Amino acid sequence: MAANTSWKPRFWKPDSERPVSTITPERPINGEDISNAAVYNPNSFLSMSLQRQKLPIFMHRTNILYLLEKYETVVIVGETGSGKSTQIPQYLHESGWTSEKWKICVTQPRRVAVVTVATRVAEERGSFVGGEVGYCIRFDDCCNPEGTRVKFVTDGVLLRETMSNPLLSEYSVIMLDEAHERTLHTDIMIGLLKKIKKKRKDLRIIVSSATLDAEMFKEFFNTNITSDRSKDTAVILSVKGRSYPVDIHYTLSPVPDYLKSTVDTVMGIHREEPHGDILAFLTGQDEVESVVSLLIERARSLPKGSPHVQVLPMYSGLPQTEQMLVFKPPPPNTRKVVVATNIAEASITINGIVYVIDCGFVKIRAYSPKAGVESLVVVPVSKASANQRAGRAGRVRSGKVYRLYTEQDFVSLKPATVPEMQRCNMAAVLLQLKCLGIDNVLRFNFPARPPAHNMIRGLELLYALGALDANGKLMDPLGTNMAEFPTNPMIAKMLLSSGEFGCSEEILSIAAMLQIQNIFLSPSKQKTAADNAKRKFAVYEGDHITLLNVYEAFLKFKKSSRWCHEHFLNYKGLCHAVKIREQLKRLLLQFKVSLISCDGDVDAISQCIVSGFFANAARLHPSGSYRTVRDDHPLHIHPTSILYTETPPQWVVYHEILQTSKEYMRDVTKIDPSWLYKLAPQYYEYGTEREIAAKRAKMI
DNA sequence: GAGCACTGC
Repeated sequence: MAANTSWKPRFWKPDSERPVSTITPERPINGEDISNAAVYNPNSFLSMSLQRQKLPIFMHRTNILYLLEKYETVVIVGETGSGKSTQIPQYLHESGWTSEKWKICVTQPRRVAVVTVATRVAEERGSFVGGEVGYCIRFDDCCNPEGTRVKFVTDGVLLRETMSNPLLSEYSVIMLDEAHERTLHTDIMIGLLKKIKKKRKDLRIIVSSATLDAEMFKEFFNTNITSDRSKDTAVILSVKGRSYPVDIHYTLSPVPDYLKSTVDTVMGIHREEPHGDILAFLTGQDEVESVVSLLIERARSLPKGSPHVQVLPMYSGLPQTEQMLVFKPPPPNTRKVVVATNIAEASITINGIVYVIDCGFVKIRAYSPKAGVESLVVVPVSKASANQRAGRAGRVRSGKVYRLYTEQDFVSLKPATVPEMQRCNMAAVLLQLKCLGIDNVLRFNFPARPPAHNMIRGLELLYALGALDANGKLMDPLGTNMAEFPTNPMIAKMLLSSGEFGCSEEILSIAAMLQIQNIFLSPSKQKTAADNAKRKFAVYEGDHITLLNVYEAFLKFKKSSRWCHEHFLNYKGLCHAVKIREQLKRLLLQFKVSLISCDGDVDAISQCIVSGFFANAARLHPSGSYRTVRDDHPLHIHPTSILYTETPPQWVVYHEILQTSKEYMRDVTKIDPSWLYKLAPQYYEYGTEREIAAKRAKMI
C-alpha cells in the first residue's frame, strides 16, 4: 500500500533533522494561517476541512502546538466529542513534527478504536490507510515503513515495539489516548515513557485523560522539583466536548432487586417517555438473559396499538450474529431496548440511545496473590464509570439516566476503578520489564504501584520457570525468549520446551486454543445437543487434548463455518486460534525450536504441559475435591471440564483458577505425579518454606 | 451438575 496523497500540508518539512515545530512562543502563528488551511486542499476536501474547524478542539490548535514546544508533556483533558483523537495527530503532522525521520505515534486501548480513528484521519487527509496515515494492531499491520508518518497502534503493540527499540527512536511525539482507562498496557507504557524521557529530551508526550487522573499524570511526568511553577515540564490543557445534557434520576431508597427494578424502569420509560432507545447496564450474562426474557414477557402484555419494544441482549460471549442486531435501527413504531454488560460502557457505541438505566454494579477481575487465584467479583461501580454510563444517553440529543441507587450511594462511590495493574497477576509484566533492562522491577516507577505481594508471587513463578536466576537476573536465552511471546509465561515456557518433548506441532495448537474464550457454544435452547457435540471431541486425558482434537477437526473439515455451527463451536474463535498459532509458530522458528509432531503420543504432550504448568498441580483429596500440591489449597474441577466425572484422576495440572461460588480449575489435564519431580525439581524438591524465603530475599 | 466483566500482545 503506497502513500496516496495529492497534496502536502503547509508545514511539511521533509528534510528536518529533528522535530521542530514552526510555531514558537515568540512567533505565534496568525489565526489566518490555520483557518485558511482549507485553501490548500483540493476542492473535494473543502467541506472536510470546514468540518474539522467546527470541532471544539480546533480553537485550541495554536495553544496545543505552543504548549508542546514549551513543555515536554502535555496532558489533554478532552471530553467526548471534542475531536482530540482525530485532530491532534493531524495538527502535529501539519506543523512539522513529522519528517522522513520522524513519526507520530497514537495509542488506543482497543483494536476497533485504532482502526476507526486511523481510517477517519486518513479520510480527512484525502488519503488511504497505509499511506501517510497507518495503523498497526496484532495480526494487522497497515503501515508503510517508508511513507507512514502518523501511526495509530494499540498500547500493547507500542509496548512490543519498545522491546525491539527501547528508546522508541523513530517517534517525535507519542500520544497515549484514553489513558484514564488505566489498562495494564497503558500504565506500563506510562512508566516506560518516564524512563525513556530521561534519555530522550526531544521526545514529546501527550497524555489524553479524563479530569480525574490529569493532575496525577502531570505530576508523574513533571521533572520540576522546585516550587517555581514556571519551570514545570508538564502541563494540563482542558478542552470542552460536544455532548447533550443528561438528566440524572436517583431512587429515593435503595433498590432490593435491581433486576426487577430494571424491568420496571424500562416499562415505565416506555409508557411515559417520548421515543428514544433504552440501554440498561447489568453485571453479567446471566442477569442480561434473565432481564431480557422478563422484558419480552412484559412486552407481550402491552395494550394493543401502543408502540412496540424490541428487546436485545449484548455481552461479549454472545455469538457475533446476535451481537450485530443491537446496531440495527429498530423497526418503525418500535423502541429498542438493549440490555448489556459493561461492554457498552466504553467498548461499543450504540446509536440512538436516549435513556440509560444503571444498576450501579460491575463485575471485575480481582487477583489474590496468596493463593494465586483470580476471581470475578461484583462490586459497586466508580463515579467515573457511572458518569461514563450516563454519558451514553447524551450522544444524539439530551437524555435521561435512571440510577437504581440513591444519591447518597452515588456520593459514597469510589472516584475511579482500581487500575488493572493493581489487580492482576504480575508475572508477564515483570518478565517484560526485565527484558527491557529494568533489573530492579520492584522500584520501577509505576503510575500505580501494584501490591508487593503480587510482585513477589510473579517473581517466584518466573524463577520456578527458569526465566530468572536465583538473584532475579533474566536468564538468557530462556527468559528473553519467553518475554517475546504474547502469552503468559507458563504457556511461553511450555512452547519453548515443546521441541524437547517432540510435540511442538500439538503444543502450538493447544497454546493457541487456550487463548480463545467460549470455544464451546451452549445456546440456552439446545443445551443437550451442544453437550453431546462436545463429547465427540472429549478424551479421558483431559481438556487440553480435547482442545487439540477440536483444533485438528476444524482443520480437517477445512475451517468450515457450517461444520462449526453443527458442532456448537465458536467459528470466529477458531479462526482466531489459527492466526494465533501462526504467530506462535513464527516465534518458535525464530528461537530454533524444531517443529515436530509426536503422532498421538499423549504422554509427551502431557509432560510438555507439565513443563510449563507444574506450579498449577493438584491432587485428589478424600473429600472428592482437589488440593494444590504446593500449599494444600482446596480446588474443584469446573463443571464445564471434560474431567468433571464420577471418577476424577488422582493428579492433574490446570490452566487457570476461577473463583465464583467455589474455586474452580479450568482446562484440566491428568498427569503422572513423578513428572512433577522430574520436570520441576527446583520447585518441588527444594521448596521448603525457609529456602523459599531465602530465595525471595535474594531476588528483591 | 455449575455458570465466566472487558481488553490486549
